[in-house]
Amino acid sequence: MTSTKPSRREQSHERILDAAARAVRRSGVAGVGVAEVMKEAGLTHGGFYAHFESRDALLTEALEHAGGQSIARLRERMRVRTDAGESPLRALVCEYLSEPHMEAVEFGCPVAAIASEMPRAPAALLEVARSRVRGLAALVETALPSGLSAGSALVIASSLVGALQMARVLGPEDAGVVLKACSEALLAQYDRPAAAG
Amino acid sequence: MTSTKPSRREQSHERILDAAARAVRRSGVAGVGVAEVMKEAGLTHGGFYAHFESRDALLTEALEHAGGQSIARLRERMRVRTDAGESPLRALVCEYLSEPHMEAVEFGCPVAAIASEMPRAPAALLEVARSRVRGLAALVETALPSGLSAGSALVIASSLVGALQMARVLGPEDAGVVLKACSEALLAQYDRPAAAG
DNA sequence: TGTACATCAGTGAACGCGCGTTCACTGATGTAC
DNA sequence: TGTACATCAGTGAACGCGCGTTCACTGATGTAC
Repeated sequence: MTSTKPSRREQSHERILDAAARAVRRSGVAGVGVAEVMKEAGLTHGGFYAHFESRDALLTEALEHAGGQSIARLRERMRVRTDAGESPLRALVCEYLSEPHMEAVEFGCPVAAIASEMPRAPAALLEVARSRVRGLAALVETALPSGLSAGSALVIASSLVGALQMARVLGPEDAGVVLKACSEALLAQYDRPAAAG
Repeated sequence: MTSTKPSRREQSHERILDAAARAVRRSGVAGVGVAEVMKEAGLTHGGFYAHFESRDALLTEALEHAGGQSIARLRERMRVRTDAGESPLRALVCEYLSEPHMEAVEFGCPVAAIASEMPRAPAALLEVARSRVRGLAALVETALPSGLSAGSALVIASSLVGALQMARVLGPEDAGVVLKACSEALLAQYDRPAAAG
């Protein structure tokens, strides 16, 4: 066993990272403040540099963390749907373009949350951003009907991201329509006529 | 004739707005600085408040301005292509998802440039953001083959935005592939078998 | 056309605030005996 | 098990910088005669 009980320090580190992963999705890269993150982690800002080298270093780790969380969350929820008979792709699309995902910015896909800021990010953060995009595409690939190429995965991923962003911009009144229309369009093109439903 | 020669003041105002419209696409909402914009307009920062009530007011006007510029630019370039025999939709998709558009962030579509920041913007800016999204969808609608509903316009718009963002994140090496794959997918689904080409 | 004056756009110094970062100190954890 | 001490995580005051905003002043534009 390598996993013993986490030390006080490790627990704090984790709480800071968690808070930052939420903050970066809620407020964007530029909107993350060290003091605010520390407060949300139940600490004071002074202790921050015992845990991270800089704000930038935090952001880099936080984006990685957010990506992992988000993909795990999506996988779980897809599982519930596939267990109920949906195709993997339908499960993914419906989950990604759901109102709960749209509303839960803090726990949702970080690519959708900060995509347009990514190209402006410092090198290290940009590198993580790219890996998160590839991670999302990889998840889509696992849900692809056989016969579809990996290229389609990126196409679908970018449509998902764009659609979620548009829904969020247009706001509550119009979001539902957008999410529905985009889901249907994607499924019509990529989901093979399902056996069930 | 209501249009006489613009006054010195009006010329400055226009230069500031132009600089801001470029800055907001290059640097994002949070990245626009009053001093930098004024410098780019060939002025010093002190004079700013004779032209705009606040930084926020500038951003709001700048986004509107950027949207108008971008749509005008797209229309022009689409015209070149349709004159050469391409279908309107193909012209739009190929232009929007072109490498020149991807590279020219400062003059490109502001929706793609700041989409993920939009939901966090102050009310007035968010309202303009929404109208820019609708403006893009309206442009798509004008390019839609007959028989396709207005709903498809929003779906296509969101795919365009998502694809351009993904290409920009992934960077020069992978961008070409992404743009090409996304264009083809969109045209395969929405462009009716063209008479020409 | 030329001079005197009023108006107005733009300048640059200064202010205040927020935020990333540093650091001397405190209080808690855990080890030695 | 209990006490004495060393280590270490966290505190909070302070620093410096960048940036939005203000304002007294300057120099240019344009009107009156």
